[in-house]
Amino acid sequence: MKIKIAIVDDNTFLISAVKEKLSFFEDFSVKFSAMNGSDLLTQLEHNHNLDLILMDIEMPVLNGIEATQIVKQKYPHIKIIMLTVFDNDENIFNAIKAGADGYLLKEINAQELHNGILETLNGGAAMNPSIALKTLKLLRNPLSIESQKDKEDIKLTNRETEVLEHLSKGLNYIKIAENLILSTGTVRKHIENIYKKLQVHSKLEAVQKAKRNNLI
Amino acid sequence: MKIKIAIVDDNTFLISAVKEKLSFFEDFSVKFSAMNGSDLLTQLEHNHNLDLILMDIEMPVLNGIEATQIVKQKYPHIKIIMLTVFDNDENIFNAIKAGADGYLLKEINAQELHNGILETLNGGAAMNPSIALKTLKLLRNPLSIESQKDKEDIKLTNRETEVLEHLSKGLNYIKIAENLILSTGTVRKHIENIYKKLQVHSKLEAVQKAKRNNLI
DNA sequence: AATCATATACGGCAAATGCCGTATATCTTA
DNA sequence: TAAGATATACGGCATTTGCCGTATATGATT
Repeated sequence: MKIKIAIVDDNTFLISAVKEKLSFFEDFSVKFSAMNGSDLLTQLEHNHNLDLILMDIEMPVLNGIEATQIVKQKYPHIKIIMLTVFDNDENIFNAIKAGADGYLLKEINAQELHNGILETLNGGAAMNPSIALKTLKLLRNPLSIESQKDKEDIKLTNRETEVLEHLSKGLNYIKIAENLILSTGTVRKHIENIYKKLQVHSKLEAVQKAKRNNLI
Repeated sequence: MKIKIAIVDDNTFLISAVKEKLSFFEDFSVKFSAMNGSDLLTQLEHNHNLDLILMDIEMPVLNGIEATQIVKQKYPHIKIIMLTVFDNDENIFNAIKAGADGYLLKEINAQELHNGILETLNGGAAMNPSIALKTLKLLRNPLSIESQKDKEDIKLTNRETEVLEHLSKGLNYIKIAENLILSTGTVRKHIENIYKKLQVHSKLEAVQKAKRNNLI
């Protein structure tokens, strides 16, 4: 028995791309596709004999998060994997709350998509490592789960993030420099830049703002 | 430059098994192993030039969760992947809270362990799908996060608590003194006493410890 | 090839911080 | 009532921190 899959995306080109990826595997059968959440619900009315849905988030009429919530409510047996280009905290958290069983990015290759689907049907959750890390951070910082809306889009470099993590442990310049094998001067410069980006003026404020914005 | 790894497990047979798995890959170098968390900390004192630690949980003297918390505190640059046979919610959640960057099961094969390590060093989180699912569930049910353990019994005076609350907002001595209508000297003395009770040495540490102990 | 972002490093200075005293008034509690 | 805890206040000092420069090397982007 083949695994029955549906694809929901408002971009027909991307639907084709996903179908293409799935076509490599004989154990999959794409039953149908939908242009948005509402369209999906209509089709499910007729036929909900389905194993799994690959769901985009940004869609007109009824978005992927809302659709997921409704589908999970009505047809809990259908697994849902979010398949989207966006990996911002808000989407991830809302998708999980809505009941998604996995969260993958569209850039995924065919083999990994295949694995993710099988793992999900096998009682696991599909997510790539960067998404996994975000869920861990969300778990660590209940604060970051709160008001997601007014979050600014702050971009730190890798090095800055590393330094910030050390800061958050209460380490001073010297210890941070030791751990990262840097001069204290460089560490202090990084911190200076971090302050500017976060618009703060002390270690404490930096750490708090970073946590609220899920940077660490 | 090879990736520098340490293995922590109280079962020497299992250490050998992991080494065996890692030996297939030339980009890895197992720097040392430790029998428990305490042993690990001692060895890190001498050499913390390390990229990643594979950490068991159930160990005598100092278990993997506690060890993770301490290592992450002192050497935040070192990634830690829990590698254990148990995947109960309690362990997973505590490991994440302690700062683990991944959670894998010992039954993992060599190739997947290799991938997980690389993904983790690359800024992702390593976890197998069943663990991933559990983290999703933990995220969905904030209540399940409640169960707390033995917190120390730290007693602050009302005034100290007030000062601590101000501290936690990122205010400096002068602002706190203004708000509480005190001299800065007094505020500083209160903070001194707070530090002694909490056994910390900076504003940041004080706020973090206070939060962990529900003091503010 | 040129520009931009990033990572690295050094120096200086004023302010803030952490830690050590001491001291007094008040309030609890044994 | 006497002892202990608490809140208040002041002075000093070494270190850390926050902020301002400048500068070079590298890698990415255009």
